[in-house]
Amino acid sequence: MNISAASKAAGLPVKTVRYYADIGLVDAPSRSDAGYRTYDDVAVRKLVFVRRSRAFGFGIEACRELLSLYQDQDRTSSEVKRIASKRLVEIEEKQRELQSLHNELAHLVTSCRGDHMPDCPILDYLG
Amino acid sequence: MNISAASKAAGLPVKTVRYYADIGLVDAPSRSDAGYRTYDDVAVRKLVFVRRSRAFGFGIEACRELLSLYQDQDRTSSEVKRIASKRLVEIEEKQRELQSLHNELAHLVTSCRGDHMPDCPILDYLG
DNA sequence: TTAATCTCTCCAGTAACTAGAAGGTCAAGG
DNA sequence: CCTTGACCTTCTAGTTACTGGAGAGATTAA
Repeated sequence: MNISAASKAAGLPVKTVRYYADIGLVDAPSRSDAGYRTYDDVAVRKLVFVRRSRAFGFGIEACRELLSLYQDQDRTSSEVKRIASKRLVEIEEKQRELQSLHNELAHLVTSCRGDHMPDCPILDYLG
Repeated sequence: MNISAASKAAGLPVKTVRYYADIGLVDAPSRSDAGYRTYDDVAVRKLVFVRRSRAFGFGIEACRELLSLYQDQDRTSSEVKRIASKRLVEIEEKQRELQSLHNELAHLVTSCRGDHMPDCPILDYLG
């Protein structure tokens, strides 16, 4: 498989597939005589794993750890759970933050008439 | 006021105050004989305005527009409301996204035993 | 006078890609 | 055989909004 086939199979942009190998997140792929990267199913499966991990918002370093655990027969599920729980806490923190932003901003937007006059509670609040 | 006094008054790091002038988000401050930036209350008020806007998650360009409207006697509140509403929609989108991430990840974390065994529904899902 | 504290500018780094340029490779059609 | 177009390569630089640090000049208090 050349890189574009692999990228389609993995659901990632070609540039991203290259990038993940550049930073050592996935193994450097073997090369054809012409220097083309060649991917097999195993490599694609790892790319898919990373794509799904990233979709959960795991950072590259967390993906690295997860991928390593994924391939480690001697792992313990507690290690995985620790990483995932940490991300869950981050998500919850972000949710609280957004909720409070939303409450405040929604209130301001509602109270703004949005007409041709200059008076504006949003600007009053910011200023 | 030198920059550190202004930064304290505005509630922003010194570096950020410099940065905002560098990118032209706020006016370039006047300088002392030695080349030190000098700030007055008006400049500080604009910095505070930007800090509050940023706290709502408005991007720099949106802050630029808001600040310009803030100083524009001929503005209409509809312009302000449009910008704020746009941000509100973004927040809501992000909230939905996080909610769905949270649902999925919380479910996975709950179902993971987190013990010394390698079996892990989180990795099963990702792989 | 001297030491500590500002302040200045400029450069580089952050996260995770993404865009684009310049150039080599490959397969199909004429 | 040649060309055309799609593919591949590397490299550099840009994105967002700062932040850290180096090296050097200015100011202030003791």
